Amino acid sequence: MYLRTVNDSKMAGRPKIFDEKEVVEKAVNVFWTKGYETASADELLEAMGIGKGSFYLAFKGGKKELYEKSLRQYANRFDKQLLHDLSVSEDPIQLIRDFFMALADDPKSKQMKGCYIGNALVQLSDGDADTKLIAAGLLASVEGIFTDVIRKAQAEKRLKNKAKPEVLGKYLINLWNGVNVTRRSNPGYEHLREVLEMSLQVLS
Amino acid sequence: MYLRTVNDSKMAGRPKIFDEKEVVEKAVNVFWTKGYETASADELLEAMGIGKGSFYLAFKGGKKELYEKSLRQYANRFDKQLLHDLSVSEDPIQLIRDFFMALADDPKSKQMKGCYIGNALVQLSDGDADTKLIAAGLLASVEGIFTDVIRKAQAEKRLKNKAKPEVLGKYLINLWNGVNVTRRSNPGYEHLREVLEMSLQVLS
DNA sequence: TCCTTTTTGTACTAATTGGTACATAATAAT
DNA sequence: ATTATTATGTACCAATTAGTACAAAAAGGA
Repeated sequence: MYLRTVNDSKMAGRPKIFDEKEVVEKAVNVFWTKGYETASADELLEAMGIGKGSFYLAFKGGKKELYEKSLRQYANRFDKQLLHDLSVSEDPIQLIRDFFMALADDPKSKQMKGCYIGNALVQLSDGDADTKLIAAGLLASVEGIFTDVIRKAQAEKRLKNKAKPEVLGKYLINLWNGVNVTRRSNPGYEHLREVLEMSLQVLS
Repeated sequence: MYLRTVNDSKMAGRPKIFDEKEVVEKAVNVFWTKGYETASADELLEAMGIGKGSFYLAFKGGKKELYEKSLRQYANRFDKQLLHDLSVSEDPIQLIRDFFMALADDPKSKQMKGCYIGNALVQLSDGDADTKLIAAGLLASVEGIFTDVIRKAQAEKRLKNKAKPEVLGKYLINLWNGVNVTRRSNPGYEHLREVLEMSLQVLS
């Protein structure tokens, strides 16, 4: 026995007018710009293009379930993209350097929004400890990817720095978190690039 | 002509039963643990120990004015303390190092709360752009203190690193922002100390 | 066609939100 | 004592919140 989550053509009953992944993606946009608490259910439904009936049938957990699914969906897409880029890269360490340096080139609108997952950590109150834990796990996943790249590069002597890969991985996630807060206060600040270059000295 | 904001003994009328700075300080605690949106007016008044009548008379701008005042009051106290500690220190650079390393020793409860000012940057939605700007300014003030210390230490040859003081100042604020997010996801993580040591290598 | 199943849209609700109105209390000045 | 002034506590309110109830719609299968 398994749960049918989508409306395949052989299923009886009125057909769904929306694709779950697609509407979750639209919810990401609302949550990202407005924050979890500030994004109202009406606003989300409006953006998702569905009514309350459909929504509360598909997302029994309401707003919270939608948010958690949006976190996971966003992070999974992010991880997959990063892993793919790394897999086809000649120089994974350089790719990570470029990845961070690109933060300085983002448009102001993106600079103001921060990291979708990191925002959850800071915006959720103690009452949503479980959701916070999910976000923490998703960030840890990215950290793990960094750590693996570093461990491999050290083994291949492509990275001089001999610090523990776990520490370097956490250092990078910490840098990520920092930049995504710092950018908000002064988007496009000219010194950001130099700060990033200084911070990435450890990757050599 | 000037505005009288406090109830000095020569003023007519019923005397205030509270001190504004004190109740703002209590509001800081609520905002810090619950976040701006999630902290309800009732909850704040309860913690402040005053009724609605008194509150909306003293804080005409309501919850928002209270929050902005709490940000400024917190930051001013922080700045004063830091400047004082620096003024009596034999080795200001070492003081900054200790300041950051102390982040790893905070109790779990404090680790989870983040930076009071940084939280504002991440928690406020676009509708509160003005308040966000205030928070950005307060962080910039701390950054300025760091920058001055670094500039002076370089001039006195007590700091080998010859990078621009402005860049190092922003580097440190960025480190601060990062740690205050990272800690939330894994308070007391054993690698945090090593990450801090790695990050503070630039201060030598 | 008629029954079953699933989705949809709308009307509704109970609770909470930040904020206001206003009568009363407590003080200083006259 | 009376008046002017300021602060307080309480009752109230309009708007918004997330969420529910339910009848109608749209499909497949018999």
